[in-house]
Amino acid sequence: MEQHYQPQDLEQAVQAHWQTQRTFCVQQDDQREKFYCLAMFPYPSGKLHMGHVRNYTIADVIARFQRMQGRNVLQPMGWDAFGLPAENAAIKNNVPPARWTRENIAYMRAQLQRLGFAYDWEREIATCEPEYYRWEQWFFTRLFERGLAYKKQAEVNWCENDQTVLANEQVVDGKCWRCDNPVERREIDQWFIRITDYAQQLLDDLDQLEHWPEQVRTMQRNWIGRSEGVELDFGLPDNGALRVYTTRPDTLMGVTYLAVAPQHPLARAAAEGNPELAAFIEEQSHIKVAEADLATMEKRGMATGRTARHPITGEELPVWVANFVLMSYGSGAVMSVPGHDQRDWEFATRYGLPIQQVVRPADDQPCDLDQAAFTDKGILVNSGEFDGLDFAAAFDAIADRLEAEGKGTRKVNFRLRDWGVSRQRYWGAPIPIINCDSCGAVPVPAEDLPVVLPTDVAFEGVGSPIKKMPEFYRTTCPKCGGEAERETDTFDTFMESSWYYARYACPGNDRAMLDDEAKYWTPVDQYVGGIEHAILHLLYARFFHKLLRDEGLVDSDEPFVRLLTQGMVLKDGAKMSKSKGNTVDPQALIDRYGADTVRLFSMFAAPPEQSLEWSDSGVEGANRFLKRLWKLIAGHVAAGPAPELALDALDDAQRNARRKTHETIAKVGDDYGRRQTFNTAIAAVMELCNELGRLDDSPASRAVLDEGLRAVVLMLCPVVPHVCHQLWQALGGSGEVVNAPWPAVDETALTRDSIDMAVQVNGKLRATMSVPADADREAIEAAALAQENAQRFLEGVTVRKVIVVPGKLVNIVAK
RNA sequence: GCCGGAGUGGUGAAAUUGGUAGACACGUCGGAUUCAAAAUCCGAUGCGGUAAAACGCGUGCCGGUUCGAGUCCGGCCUCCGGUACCA
Repeated sequence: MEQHYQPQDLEQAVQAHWQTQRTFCVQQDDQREKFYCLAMFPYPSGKLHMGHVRNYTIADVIARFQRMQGRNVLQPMGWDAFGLPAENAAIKNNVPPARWTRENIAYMRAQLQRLGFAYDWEREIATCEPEYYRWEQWFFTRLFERGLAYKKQAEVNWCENDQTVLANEQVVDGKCWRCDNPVERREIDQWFIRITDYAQQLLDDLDQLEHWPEQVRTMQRNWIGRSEGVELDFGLPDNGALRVYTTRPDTLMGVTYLAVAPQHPLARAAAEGNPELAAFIEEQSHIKVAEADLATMEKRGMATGRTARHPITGEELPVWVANFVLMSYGSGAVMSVPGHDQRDWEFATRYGLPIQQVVRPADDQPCDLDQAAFTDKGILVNSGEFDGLDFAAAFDAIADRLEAEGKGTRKVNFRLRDWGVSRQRYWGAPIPIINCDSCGAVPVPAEDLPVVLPTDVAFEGVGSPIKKMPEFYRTTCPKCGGEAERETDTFDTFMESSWYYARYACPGNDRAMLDDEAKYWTPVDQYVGGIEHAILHLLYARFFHKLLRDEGLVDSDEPFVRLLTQGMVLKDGAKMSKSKGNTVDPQALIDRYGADTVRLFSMFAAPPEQSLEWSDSGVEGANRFLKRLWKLIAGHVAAGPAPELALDALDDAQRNARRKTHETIAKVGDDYGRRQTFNTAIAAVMELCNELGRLDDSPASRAVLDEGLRAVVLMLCPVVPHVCHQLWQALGGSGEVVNAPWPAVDETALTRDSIDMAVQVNGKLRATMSVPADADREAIEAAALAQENAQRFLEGVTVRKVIVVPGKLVNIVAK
């Protein structure tokens, strides 16, 4: 064995060995329990950043640990290869998106391989390959046929100067990021998938996800936003109706005006003879299509001059246009109750609209509607026949009345909106629809799939090249054979990332989207990815899994059994970014210290769910630990084979070291498996190494050390697999460490003769003492009271009670 | 704005079910080794206090529950993630 740790040659040799042995290639095996471990696949942006390294190391540690538990572990890797950055790069560097993406993939694949991740590379997927998106296209045509995909008008950010649609991130301060032109909202035809049909299931099934972080489930629950309320109509003079939804029908008698979105048909109609209103509406069209912008802008409105009739009182109420009412949510109109809704209160106060109290606090506390709205539920007042009712009774009475008169119905509503999947972009999977003048939207027949995205395109400036390519879009209608045009929009890239986890099970199948292998491997047992995906990606993937299930392609309800959401990697307290100039290139670290050091630091510096503060000296420390470990084992091996362990012949120091070994095995197994706190697992192994290093060189100590070092190598193997491969051989371990089972805890080694306990007086630590492990309560209490320093604090006071927490502490309560 | 998190020594963090706050590292200081340095090894290290102890204070801020609160509850502050076309 080499005297010094030399990671570069060692790591590359071990990686070559794994590759030739196909160590991580797996197949269905009904003899063993399967374990599917998956990290969110990367967008091939160019090269790996520290966030990737951390993400993939976490998943790799879990995968390798599960392998040591005897499971048949699948860990695949691939590329989320469609998306906006490829187009931006194409414009900037004049490189076709396909080539840029392909080159990035090649570079990043090599980097992942250099980090030694235990991937089955034979299952690699890139979503920009027709062999992949073909099945997505096919599945979309199935959804179309099942009535789950439909077309409707929806708003986008439009740049008139560039003649293109802008993503929200491309709109900066209301202007196009490229040309500074103010954006406009514009309505265009887009494809939607009916995720709202599955809203209740998506909500209910969150309860099944007991191994997901509670915060993610809460976020999804709030995002779906189920509410129970009433949908009701306010009559319009032309016999039409303004339909609104409210969760507070108990406040119906306090409605003093109505508000509609600037895009509402009523607002547009009113604007026709009203230039001032038309100007106001036009002004509101220059706000970007993002909830955060809408919700933080100044809330403004203007009267339309129209009125609507209250469904119960028949009173004529003014209809206003308000810029905070969303056309895309609900019916684009709301009833306003300024007495009991804070936003309505502010609006009414600003524009001098009447404020009417119809609810009073149930506990008779005063409330002053001149100061703020009273938004709690309470008792009805000024509501005629409904006076005196509480929230629940008023809800029912008013809902009953509206239903009886045909003016409203009880309704469950969701905040969740249908999933818009159309993108007016080039670098995505073409939407497999043909638009025919006589037949309408016709899905591309399965035998004509895939609709291949042309990659030999001139990508000059903004705008999708396929929209200017007749050879792409000119076609014939599959139904009537007449001239027709293809959709030139492409899919939202969340489509590809919503089912890739299942395709890894059967990546080469060219006859079906998914097969029995997918049923074997799904659901994913452990999913690892950034917290930033807590809502959108994870909700779409959950939805898609249910769609796949209902098509008979998978047989579970949920795609990801257990979820780990990792925190970000920071430097100097800020997210690493090129613009801040605080990036750390993992490649430079690998070149300098080797992959194991980088992996070890990433896992040691913080628990996976927290953000990780980058530290160059911390990396140095991780490297130092590996060098020390190498030296410790090299020294042990150089002293010749260790004698057999003779348990009866151990002295106290040897017994303590051996107890530490087995305590550590138990703790580290728990940290890896249940707690997933890899930092504390590593700290525990370091502690064990420190203790083992203090043993003398007697034969009995060498036997204890040998047992301890083997355990150390096995325990560290998931984190630093290359060096452990070599150290295992040096220690004479049987087989390869990658196939070794997790070490067993010897319960008899864990027993203790005595226990250290804390002695408190009135909750303050005053002494510590050692008591026999089998001491009873009375003996512990007596020993605590006898402590000299405890006595000092008991002078002149009376002991009221003594609390004994077995194995931990004694608290003497005295006054 | 709304939804979800986080805040502990000089730094990253630990404290798993309400039970000894600061494990394990980094850094710093002191020592050994060295012609010298690097590397390595040993020791000290929350703040105040003391010759050394004792002791006092201390987990973003204010309050509460409890024998006991970093942990639970109420109210704030700051930062971070998401907010439906960044992925």
